[in-house]
Amino acid sequence: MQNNKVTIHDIAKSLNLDSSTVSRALNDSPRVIQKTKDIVLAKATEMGYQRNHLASSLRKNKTNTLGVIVPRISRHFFSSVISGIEETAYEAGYTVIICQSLEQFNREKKIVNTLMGQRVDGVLMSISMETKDYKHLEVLKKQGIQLVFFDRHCDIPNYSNVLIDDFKGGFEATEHLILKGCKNIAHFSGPQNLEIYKNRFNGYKHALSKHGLPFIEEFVFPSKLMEEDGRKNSEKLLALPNPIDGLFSANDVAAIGAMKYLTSKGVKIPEDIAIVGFSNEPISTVINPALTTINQPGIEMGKAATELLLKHIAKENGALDSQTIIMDSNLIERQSSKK
Amino acid sequence: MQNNKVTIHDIAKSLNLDSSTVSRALNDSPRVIQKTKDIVLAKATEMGYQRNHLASSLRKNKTNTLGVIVPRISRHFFSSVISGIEETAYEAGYTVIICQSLEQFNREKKIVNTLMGQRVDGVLMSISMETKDYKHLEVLKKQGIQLVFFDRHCDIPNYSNVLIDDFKGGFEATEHLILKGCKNIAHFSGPQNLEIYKNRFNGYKHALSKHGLPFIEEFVFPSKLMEEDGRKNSEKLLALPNPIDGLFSANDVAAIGAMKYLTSKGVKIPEDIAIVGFSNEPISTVINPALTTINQPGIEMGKAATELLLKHIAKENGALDSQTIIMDSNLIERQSSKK
DNA sequence: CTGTTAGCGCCTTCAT
DNA sequence: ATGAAGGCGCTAACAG
Repeated sequence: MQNNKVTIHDIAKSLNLDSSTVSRALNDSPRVIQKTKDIVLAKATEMGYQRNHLASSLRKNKTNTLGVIVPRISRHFFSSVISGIEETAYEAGYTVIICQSLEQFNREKKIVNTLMGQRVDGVLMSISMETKDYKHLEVLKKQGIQLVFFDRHCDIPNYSNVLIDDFKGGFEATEHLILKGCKNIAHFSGPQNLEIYKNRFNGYKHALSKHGLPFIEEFVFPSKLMEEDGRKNSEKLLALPNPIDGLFSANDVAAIGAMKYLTSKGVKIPEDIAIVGFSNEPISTVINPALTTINQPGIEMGKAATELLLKHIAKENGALDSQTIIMDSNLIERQSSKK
Repeated sequence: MQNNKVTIHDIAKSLNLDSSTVSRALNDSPRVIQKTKDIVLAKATEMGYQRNHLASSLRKNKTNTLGVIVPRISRHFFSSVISGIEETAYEAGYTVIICQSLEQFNREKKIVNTLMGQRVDGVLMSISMETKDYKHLEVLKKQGIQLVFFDRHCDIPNYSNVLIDDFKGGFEATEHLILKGCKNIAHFSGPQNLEIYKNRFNGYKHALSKHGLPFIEEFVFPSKLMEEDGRKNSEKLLALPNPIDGLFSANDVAAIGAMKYLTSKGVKIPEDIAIVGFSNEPISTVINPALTTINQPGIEMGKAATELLLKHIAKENGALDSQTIIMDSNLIERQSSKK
């Protein structure tokens, strides 16, 4: 293996130029005549030159690299967001490093350190469920690395957030069920230390009260984003004295577990129990059109968050104020209930 | 924003040491006494030092970074593979840069260039469907960057591959249907320029012949990994003179389209038509237990491919022979057909 | 055991 | 319009 490392010096030598001229030519600087640029470019291609980003970044103190931290890449919502991030970043000449926290605080801390070591220019993150301490994030800011949160709200001051309107989503999900004629609507909630699940829950309560339905504590089942929760909760749900006719699940995984269990018990969806779930996995809805979903615009969120981050990076010294962008979710009903 | 860039020189100065000693201490070199190491480490932490990987990589001519190229990150199979890659890479002290080709040859070329610019130590890739020309990959080798293919076979000589035994999978899928009593088994095939789909198709044919069933050309429907294909093919399938009672789909997306269409036409699955599909999306099988799947071990594949790549990197000059690792898929039946 | 020196490849003043 | 020189932060010879 012959390490074919062509440098600007090699090009310079073979053209009887100085490396600085070559550098300028390759960077399309106005301080080099067009003819020279052409010659340099041709030679560079001929020799198979590849700019060494390490050296360039080191010198410029700018890597044109963004770090992305998500809980799990395999969750469809997050991979959609990443697609959006990548696209916007790519267009702006940035490379993206993707990391998974696996919802573990310790991994998150380590990742932040790694990204700092890599000297990323900015970080986009969806904070892990375990994270309650934010010291590791303050270090980032100290190092001058911009940080934007997406999907999961983080209320440390002076950071930008790009979020989905979960209250509205929860409200619309519940109202949809009410308008379909449901009277006893259960709720599978998510971890209440996360804003998004709190907000969905509040949307649920608000819809009930707006339509004059009572809020019944027993209709609320906590869930930890596991299918198992969906099954167990459904079991309890069927055992309730009042028969449930509607269900709003704040997370799709529990909704899937619920559908599986309920169907196996002969419950017809949506005839007997109509279900609306926040959805990250479009596949689930493709396969089972009976599940109405609150759809989350992952790609758009990724783009919005990246644009915002890039603005922060550009104004690094101009101190761009932190801001919060709220994106709309939308309810998708594929198969209408007969109610 | 105060750029808190602490360097080894800063540490050295504040301790009246030389930067090289600090460097050695931070790298836990045996050439520094333990006491000095302790002092340096303490000071580094105190000052909030973060090693600059750019400088280190530039100097060592090694980035400890791997590039990964997949067609789409949102396909569950690929995100599983990536999880496996990340885990193994992480343990070995490597960072991973993930890129999506979106099945586009031009994007793939660009990505390869970007990764070369980033001076990754190695690349793991699943080649795009469009790619038929491999010049961009030969450049990698010329630069001394190791390359390992996974999932999608690439038959340029001297590269390692980590693959799934698609012939076996296709065979087992078809044999499963035969043993269930199916006599007229259709096949939704994938793009035949990709080895994996050719092999699945061959497995299908081999199972038929082994069990004395005729191979019927009309039972084979080409598909391009789109749901739409699954629907259209199903329509044609129902119009066949011989009634089909089994279907082996080489890709899950078409299988999903098929299930959707067939169910909407009142066809019972698996009673009327039993279906087995190669599956990348576990969710689909969770929701619809009627679909028997050939499951692909994504995480394991990612780990295996990464281990192999790291071996190649370690022996860069020792010239490790290229090799092919074949991983087993496994058939998962969740709901038994009544046949 | 620690210090000195040099240079990885690039960019950027400053000079010509 | 180009050249010369220095340095980004780190490591690896080679001293001592």
